[in-house]
Amino acid sequence: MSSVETPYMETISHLPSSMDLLIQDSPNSFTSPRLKLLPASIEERTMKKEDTVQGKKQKIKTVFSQTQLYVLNDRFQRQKYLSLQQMQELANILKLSYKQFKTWFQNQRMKCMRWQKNNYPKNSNSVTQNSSYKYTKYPLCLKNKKKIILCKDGHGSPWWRLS
DNA sequence: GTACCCTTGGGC
DNA sequence: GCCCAAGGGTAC
Repeated sequence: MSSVETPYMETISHLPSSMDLLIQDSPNSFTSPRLKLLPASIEERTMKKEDTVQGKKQKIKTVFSQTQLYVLNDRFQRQKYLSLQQMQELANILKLSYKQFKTWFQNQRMKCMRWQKNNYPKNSNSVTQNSSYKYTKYPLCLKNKKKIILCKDGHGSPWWRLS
């Protein structure tokens, strides 16, 4: 596999109408919806191994379905950070646990940051941060940890403050 | 609590 | 061997 691969392998030209309802909000500066397609045989498969192996706790590796990945990817393209409520709602819709949903977004952010670092090694600041303002509703990937504080305005809408 | 970051280990 | 979900540490 190439080291300069994009975070997403293949492009979907349009969205199924059933998905539109899930991803209609939060316009963003990122590109069109994309999806890493899985083989059909993997559809709707979630592997679980609860047992321990020789006293060691065995990890459970979830394999997300095509549908789940489609919605997750599309949502991530539009919005890198979701509020607690948004995560819980989408997790419910996708039949995922909140923890799985949150972990996927975290891993995706890391993937995005690594990709940006590889592709914009010199000008990463210009991509990840705009020093002219400190508040943004849709923060892009940031270089430094602990930069984002989730807040709410008077109407209960989530937004993010950069520390 | 969630964030970032690195590591671990399973699936392909 | 690569990808990536999940575990775990640390910071706030």
